[in-house]
Amino acid sequence: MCAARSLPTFAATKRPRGRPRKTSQERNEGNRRQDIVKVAAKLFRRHGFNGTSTRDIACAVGMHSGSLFCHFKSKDALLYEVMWEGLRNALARQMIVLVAEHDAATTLRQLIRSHFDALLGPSSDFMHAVLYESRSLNTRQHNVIAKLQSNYEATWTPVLQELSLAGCLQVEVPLARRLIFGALNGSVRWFNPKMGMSIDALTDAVVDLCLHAPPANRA
Amino acid sequence: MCAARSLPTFAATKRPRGRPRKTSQERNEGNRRQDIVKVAAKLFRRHGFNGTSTRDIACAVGMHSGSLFCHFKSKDALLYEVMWEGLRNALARQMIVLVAEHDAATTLRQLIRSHFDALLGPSSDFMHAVLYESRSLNTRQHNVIAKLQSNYEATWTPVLQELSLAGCLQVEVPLARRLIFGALNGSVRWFNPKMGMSIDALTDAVVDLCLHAPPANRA
DNA sequence: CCTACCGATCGGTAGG
DNA sequence: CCTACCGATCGGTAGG
Repeated sequence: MCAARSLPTFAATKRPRGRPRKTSQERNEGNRRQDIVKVAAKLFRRHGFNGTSTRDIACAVGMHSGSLFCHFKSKDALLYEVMWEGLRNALARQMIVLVAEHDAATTLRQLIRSHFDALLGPSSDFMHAVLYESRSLNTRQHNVIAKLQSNYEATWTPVLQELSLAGCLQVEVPLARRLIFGALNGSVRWFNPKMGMSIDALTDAVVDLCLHAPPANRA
Repeated sequence: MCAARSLPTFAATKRPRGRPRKTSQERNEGNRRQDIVKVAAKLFRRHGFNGTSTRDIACAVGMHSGSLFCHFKSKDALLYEVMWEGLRNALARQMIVLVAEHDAATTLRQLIRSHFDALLGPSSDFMHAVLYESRSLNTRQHNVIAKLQSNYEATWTPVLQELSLAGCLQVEVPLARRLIFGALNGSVRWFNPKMGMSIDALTDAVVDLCLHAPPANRA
C-alpha cells in the first residue's frame, strides 16, 4: 500500500531559525508520537484496524516498518491511544458545557453541539475508532475505554430526565438516549463539510426532531 | 481460532427416512452454500471481515480451508453474497409494507417496524455486514450494493415528505431521513432480545420521539 | 530510528 | 470436497 518514501532520512540536526517549514517528515521533536497516532487514526478510519498494517502506518509517517515499535509496544496499544485521544477530547468538550449550568434545554443543545464537534471536527478520525474499533482492543484496554464512554453518555441522563419531566421528551429516557446517540453518531458516516451544512444547523435539526414543545406552550 | 472438527467426514449417503436429524455437518444438499453464507455473516459480525479468515469460516461449517473456494470464487465474493442476502430480505419486507397503501403516518410506522425486523431479526448478521463492511467490497460489488441501499432508503422520502407537509416533522426531509436511519441502525449495536423490549415498543418509541402531533390536533 | 530477519498466518490454487 | 502447497504479508524483535 505504501510504495515510496518521498524523502531520504536525514540525521536530526538543529533546525535553522526563521521559517520552520514544518513538514511531516521532520523528526526532531517529541511530538513524533502524536504524528503517528494521528496518521494511524486516519488509516484506521479508511481501511479499518485489521485492514491497516503497521507497515502502512510507519510508511505514512516516513519511518521504516519496525521503527513504530520504538514508540508503541504493539499495534493494539496504538489503537488504544487513538481511542483514548478521541474520548479525552470529547470529554473535555463536554466538561466545558456542563460547568456553564444552563437550563436543561440549553444544556442538551450544547451537549449535542459539543458531541457533533467531537464527531465531525478535527478529532473525527479518533472518534471513528471509538465508535467502530473497540472490538480490536484487548480486555483490559476495552474495559478502560468502555468505562470512559459509559461515563460520557451517562452525563446526558439527568438532562434528558429533566426534559422528560417537563413534557418535552415523549420516550423513556434510557431508550431516548440510545436513539439520540444513534442519530448523532450516524453522522460520521454521511456528514461532509463540503455539503455546506453547518454543525449549528445540524444541532438545530436534532433538537427540532427530538424535542417537543412543552404542553404549556401549546395554543 | 478453529481448533477441532467435531465429526469426521462421511461420504454422502442416502439419508434414512424418519427423523431427519439435520445437523450442520451433513452435506447432502445444495443448501450447503447457504450454510456458508450464514456462518460467514455471523463471523463477520463478531470479528469483522478483515478479522475473519477463510479458514475460520470453513472450519465453522466443518470443511477444510481450501474447500470454501468450491462454492465462492473469492472471500469478497462471499461478503458480497452476505450483504446481498441482507438487502434482499430488507427490500422484500419493505415491499410488503408499501403495497398496503396506508396513510403516511401508518406507512412510516410500518417502514420503521419493518426496518427493525430486518436489523434485529434472523437477518441481523447480514444487515450488520450491510452497515459496516461495504468498505471491503470491490468497486463493482460496491456499486451494486450501494444502489440497492440507496433505493431502499429513497423509498422513505415521499412518506416523510407527506408528514412534513402535515406539520408532523419539524426537520427538512433529507436530513430527517438521515437522522432517523442513524437512530434505527444504531440499534444493531445495543439491542438485545434478552432486554425484554419488543420491536413493537421500539417502533413506538421512534415514532413518539420523532413525530410531532399535527397542529390540527392541538388543544 | 534502521537493517535484517523471525515464525505465523493469510487468500487462493492444482490435482485428484 | 480433501490434500498439499504457493507466494505474500502480517505483527513483532535483535542488534546496532
